[in-house]
Amino acid sequence: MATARTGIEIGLTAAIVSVDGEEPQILVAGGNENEPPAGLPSGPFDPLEHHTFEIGLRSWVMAQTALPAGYVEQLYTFGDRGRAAKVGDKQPHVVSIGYLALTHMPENLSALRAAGAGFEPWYRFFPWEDWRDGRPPIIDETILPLLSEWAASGTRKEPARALSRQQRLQFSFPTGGSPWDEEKALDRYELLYEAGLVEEAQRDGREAARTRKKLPVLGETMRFDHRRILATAIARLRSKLKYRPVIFELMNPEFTLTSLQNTVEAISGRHLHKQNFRRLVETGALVEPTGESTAATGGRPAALFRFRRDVLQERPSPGLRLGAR
Amino acid sequence: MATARTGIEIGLTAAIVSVDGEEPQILVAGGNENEPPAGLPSGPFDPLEHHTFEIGLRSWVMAQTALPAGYVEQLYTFGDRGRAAKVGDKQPHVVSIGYLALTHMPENLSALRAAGAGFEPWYRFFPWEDWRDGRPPIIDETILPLLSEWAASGTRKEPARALSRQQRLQFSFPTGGSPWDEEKALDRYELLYEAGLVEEAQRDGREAARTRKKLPVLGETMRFDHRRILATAIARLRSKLKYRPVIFELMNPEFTLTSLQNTVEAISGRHLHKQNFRRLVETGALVEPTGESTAATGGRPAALFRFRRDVLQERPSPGLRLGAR
DNA sequence: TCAAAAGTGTTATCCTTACACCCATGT
DNA sequence: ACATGGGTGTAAGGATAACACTTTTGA
Repeated sequence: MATARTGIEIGLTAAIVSVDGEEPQILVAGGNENEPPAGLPSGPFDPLEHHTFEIGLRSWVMAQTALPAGYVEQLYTFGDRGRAAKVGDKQPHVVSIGYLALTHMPENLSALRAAGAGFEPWYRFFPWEDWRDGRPPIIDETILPLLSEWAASGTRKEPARALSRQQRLQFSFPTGGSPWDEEKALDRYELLYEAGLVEEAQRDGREAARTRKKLPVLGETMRFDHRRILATAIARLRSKLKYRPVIFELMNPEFTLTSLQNTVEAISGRHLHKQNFRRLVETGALVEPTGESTAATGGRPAALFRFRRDVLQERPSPGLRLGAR
Repeated sequence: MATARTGIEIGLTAAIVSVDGEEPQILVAGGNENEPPAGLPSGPFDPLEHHTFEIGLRSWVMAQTALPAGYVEQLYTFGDRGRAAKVGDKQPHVVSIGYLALTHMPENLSALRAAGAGFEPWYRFFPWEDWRDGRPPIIDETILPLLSEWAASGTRKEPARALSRQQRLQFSFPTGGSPWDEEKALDRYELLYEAGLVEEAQRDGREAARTRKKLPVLGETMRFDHRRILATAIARLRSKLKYRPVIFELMNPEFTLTSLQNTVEAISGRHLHKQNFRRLVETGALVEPTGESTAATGGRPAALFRFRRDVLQERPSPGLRLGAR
């Protein structure tokens, strides 16, 4: 049944997220200053050296960024993209396991820089995902025209069970009355990839040579499937926020409610209603006042809070069930 | 940096779920009648033969069960359990990618039987997960005494960030006022494994030989890490029900509201309030009446409904947001 | 006529959303 | 005093949870 197989290598790749003020940041490593595309910290899994994936991942991250990874969770395993395996390949087939990690910004970035790594605002890679200042112009100016064309050109030949291109477009980039769903970040990236509108699609050879044309720049690109892993991380984090208190992994031990709101807004890419956010946090009993306050924010001094670790046992799903707005 | 690595093999494993009347069923394959433990359909991923994981998975499932897999989603990639890799190993290190698949019962089970496969009620493997007839006695009679002992014996030597054993016990198997959370099926299995209370833990050599003792039977066991994958599938399905209309993958195209409710109850392992369930479904506009009705249920004939596929585009997360009860 | 299952009606309560206004500090 | 951000009160509307009763069939 099974013939001789080409070798398989497992790549462990980490999307390490942090928030600096109002910007969500992603840790990029390994690329030199003048050598785009950027990449995420990653390395092969070696079962002899690393007893578990997570140990392997942490050791690669430490080696490439001199930073401990903190909270870590597995996202997804990708095996179906990039160069396909052929008989006689010398290179092993690479499968990547993507991870999400959360840290707070280190005080001192010099060790990071020495290791050739650094943080970059994640919306550089996904400019259409940041709705904090309203609907991003790139959507109507560039993305929707191109995707509409793509959808119109493929209304036949779809397999029965799959949604049509039109439907998938409407699902990921809703127009008309339907609301934007910030959790669909991965669906949107996948759609752009399938439509051949991101550089990675051409690089992977998905678009036949004759179809290739000058692409508009839809966000900065990344090496291999790293941008796909980042999109997965964003989608997962945006969704997980709402039912697990993961946001606190991104905060300092003590924080003001406004900085907490800013962090949530940075991650989810949209505005929240101040009073409602506060009530949500306080009635959810996720947080307790330390009694201290800080005048460092300008204006009236803000009360400091800390995360109540007890909630983990009290309630089934203690997250920030963000509503509309 | 990297030394010669042992070979790696990727195993694709499917938890194929169906509901028969009131029982959730899991497809087991490959074990002969008199040869427990049962196993899930699975096989190695061959990048030359299968272009994607999903294609590979579907072909293994077809070969071992003569059944098309239907809706498929990746669950998790496990690499850290079972026999650890050692230098000089002849066998490759096996990493398993677990999948969840949903189908409805085939009309005719003979092809399945001929392929050596069959459905089994999933609560045989997890008797503590079925709360439809109240709190399962095995919890108070067997599980909690053993877990309490385990928790009491390990209150020191925990790493700082990890929850203590007591806390994890309270989290997974809440006592006192805290409500049972049916979505924590995986956490519960993992806890039992770590406590050395399921057969797999001893088989994997987690418990030192001197500690081994006669175990109580905590559910039927499965081969390799298959029961862990099933626990992952149950947890994922129970949670996904609530925000995506996956339940309809388990239904016939036309169904009564009671059979829909029975299916949801079977999966989530608890009772639901009839009127509230109906309002949820109808106001959620997940379903539309066909106009027909069936007298096949005994008693008053029931109106038939079908799933409204349009909801997928109308609302961000159209699931059955089940409340209490 | 009775068992069995389908299918309402109604209310109290809580949660969500959206208003707009007041408070404490530094300059 | 005024700019800057911090921090409420409160009311309308909708969703939820819980109550028990009526309807339609087959035996």
